[in-house]
Amino acid sequence: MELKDGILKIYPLAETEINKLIAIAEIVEFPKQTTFIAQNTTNKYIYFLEKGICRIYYPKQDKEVILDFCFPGNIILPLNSYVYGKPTYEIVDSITGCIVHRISIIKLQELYETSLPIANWGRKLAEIETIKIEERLMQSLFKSAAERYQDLLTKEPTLLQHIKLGYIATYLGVSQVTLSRIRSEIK
Amino acid sequence: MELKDGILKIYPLAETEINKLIAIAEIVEFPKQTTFIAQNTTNKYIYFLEKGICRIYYPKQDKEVILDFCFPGNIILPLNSYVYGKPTYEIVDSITGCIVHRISIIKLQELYETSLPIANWGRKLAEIETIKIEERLMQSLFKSAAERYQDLLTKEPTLLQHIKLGYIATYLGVSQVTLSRIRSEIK
DNA sequence: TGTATTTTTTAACATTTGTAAAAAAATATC
DNA sequence: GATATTTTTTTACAAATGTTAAAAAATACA
Repeated sequence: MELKDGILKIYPLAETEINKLIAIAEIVEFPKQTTFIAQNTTNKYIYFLEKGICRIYYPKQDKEVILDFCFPGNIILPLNSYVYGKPTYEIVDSITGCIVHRISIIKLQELYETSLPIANWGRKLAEIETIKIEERLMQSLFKSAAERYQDLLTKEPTLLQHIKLGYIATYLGVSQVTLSRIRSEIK
Repeated sequence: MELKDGILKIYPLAETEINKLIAIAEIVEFPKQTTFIAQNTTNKYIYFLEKGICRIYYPKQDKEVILDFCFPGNIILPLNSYVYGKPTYEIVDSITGCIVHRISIIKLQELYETSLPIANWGRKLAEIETIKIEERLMQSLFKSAAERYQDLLTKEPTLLQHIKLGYIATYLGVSQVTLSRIRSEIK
């Protein structure tokens, strides 16, 4: 998905406003397994994923817990940096090669202070993000790992071609052995 | 906490802008155990809690799972109604008697479309809500029920005086028996 | 104060999930 | 294509949590 369509998916904007946003974005490519949001660093950018798959994760003891996978069309917000200008907890890296557009947080905030439509775009961006995270929370509270596994595959049928099961297990919040058991029961 | 302070806690606003928000709010009182956000209804208001304790929950089979407790100074957003004008999943009711200020969503959105500071206030409101829900998600992914129980008590020491343990167990995502075991180990 | 009701804890047992290690399968590399 | 490496599944066992039911404690209320 192209940047312009990604912007319009959030909130309708006139051409002149879209161009203000595009003007503060720059395109970047990452090879696979590149960390582009590091832990405990204050990030200067938010990212629009045009192509590829990324994972957002967090180290837990000697393991990694995956918070989310990102697919083309998603916007990746290093939340604590974006909202409070502070270091982020989460790490983001590319699973496959990726094409992203990075948007300067500082320049974006200048637009928020000067443009009413863009301030409302930013409001919608945050609101949609809230709904997404709430859905993620609801899933983990109300659905079993088996259901969530099936939901994930329905939503992203190509997932298994790119992501190893160990990753998916941490995303589902179970051990890899349990995920294996789930898979063997489904077949 | 008073409405004005609650508004300013989100994002700094000039007196004239604050007054626009206060003008679309009305004060309401609920006795304890009153449902004021019902499931599968499209809500017209968001709520600022001045006094009392509420719970946000969701029915699961024959049980209830509590998503969150609300304390004075919190803003309660029926998310799906607020963002998409659709029915909400969650139910909100008062645990104690409550004094709330309800703000019309439609009138608020009119202000978003006309006032730049208020649009940015609304942006911050959503951003802060996102951070809150993310923290809740992180807690449930990374901390044990025992740790979360202790965290909750540290944050809200008076909780046990108002909320029965069965409620707290569903909030922590464990059975009441497990919570009893946790409590007996702490002592 | 005494009784009824609600809430919390305890007990016994079944089920689920995790851990560690080995086997099997799939993938990568030369 | 053969070998090495990585990933996935399987097994056996231990630990944690859930369920049901009963006992104990706390609270409400007449």
